Amino acid sequence: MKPFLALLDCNNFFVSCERLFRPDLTCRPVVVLSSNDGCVVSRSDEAKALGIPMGAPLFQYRRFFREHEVVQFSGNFELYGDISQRITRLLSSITPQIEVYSVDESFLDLSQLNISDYNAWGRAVRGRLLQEVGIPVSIGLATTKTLAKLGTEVAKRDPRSGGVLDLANLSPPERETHLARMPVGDVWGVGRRLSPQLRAEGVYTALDLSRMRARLAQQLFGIHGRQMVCELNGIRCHQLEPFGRVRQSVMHGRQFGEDTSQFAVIEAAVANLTARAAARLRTEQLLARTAVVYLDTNRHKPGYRRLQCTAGFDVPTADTGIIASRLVEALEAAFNPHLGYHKANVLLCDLVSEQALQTNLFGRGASASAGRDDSLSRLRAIDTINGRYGPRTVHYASEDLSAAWRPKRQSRSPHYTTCWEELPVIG
DNA sequence: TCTGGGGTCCTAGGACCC
DNA sequence: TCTGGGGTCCTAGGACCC
Repeated sequence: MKPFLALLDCNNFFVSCERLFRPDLTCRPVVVLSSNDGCVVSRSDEAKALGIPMGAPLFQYRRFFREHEVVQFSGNFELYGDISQRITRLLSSITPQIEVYSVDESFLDLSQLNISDYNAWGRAVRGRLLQEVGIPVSIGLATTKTLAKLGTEVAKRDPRSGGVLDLANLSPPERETHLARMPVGDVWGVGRRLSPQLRAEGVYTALDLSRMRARLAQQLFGIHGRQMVCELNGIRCHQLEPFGRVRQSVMHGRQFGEDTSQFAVIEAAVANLTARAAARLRTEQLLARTAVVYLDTNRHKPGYRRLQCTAGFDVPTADTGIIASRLVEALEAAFNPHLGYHKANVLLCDLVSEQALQTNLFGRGASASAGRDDSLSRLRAIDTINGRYGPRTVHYASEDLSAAWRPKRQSRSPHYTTCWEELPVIG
């Protein structure tokens, strides 16, 4: 049978990006930390072999890292995003039928390509990515997304695969062997809650799950359960989405460098988070009808609280000033100065495209729409300046009320590819 | 002292209507 | 006055993904 699609997954992506500019770190244990240097989000094979789990909190592992000479990096997400785009460009030259699923994974539709040997094709793509971008990948080929994910996992774990596995080209017993070796918790769509529930039903492996009756799976685990069983049996439930999904929301959030009860600090954080989220809306030519700000205390401490304020806009907007002032105003009314706040999130949702907003009960009048255009062109000018001269070249004064909320990034690598001042120097 | 950030989708429950 | 069923919409919370 022909595989309809391929999943291409970068190995230890963030670590691989750091190693691009630090070849001396090959074969050494390396980890990349989340923002605020909180916990481990990417591990080299050597770090995995030391038993460092995903999500390991830095404060618990500091000594361990020192003792085992683990090299740590603060997340340099600008760098990873840039490398990700290079990979997407290369893949798009192979086929335009590509779904960028995440920063380090893409699905490719193979049905329009003329391929005689799928394994050889996979190895060639893998070789090109290694040669032209420098990132090692694993490739799974199959008839459904869930099986392609499974193939990628096997390809990653089994060195004999050469980083490529075509499940569609295997005999049924061979395929079942791979499914039988995959713990059910590793199946795409089975998380930490579903996994014990499945085991309680006697379902321990991907093979067990594939043999479950679809109706029973739906009764027990909802529509997702049914889809997983079908996909494991080669019945496609999740189509490839080459144009990406229509965005539903934009969220921007940060843990503070230290907990705070001061409103000015929080106001600065909200202004900054709103500026980033609204700028993202503008680059995608979207406007928001609703904005929400969440203010959380530390959820790892007793008495965890969440404050939530919503602002609605009769005229959808991507104007940082309008959104931020409404959110700050709402927050001020609900603010409790006796709590220590740990984190803020700004969510922009109920999105509409700029073009779709041709007529509106409130925006139709000449003055109102002229006002909107003015505001948009002013903000676009700011975006252009910041794009050319660096982020925050022009920004709102309220963002500067305090810098106390800014996260820590003590071990960040340079912005090698996105900032002139930080280009790597050879010599 | 210190445990990420950014998303999507589904479901349950309440309000409301016919 | 009391009764039931069904539908929709909204929201909050949970589960999953990377």
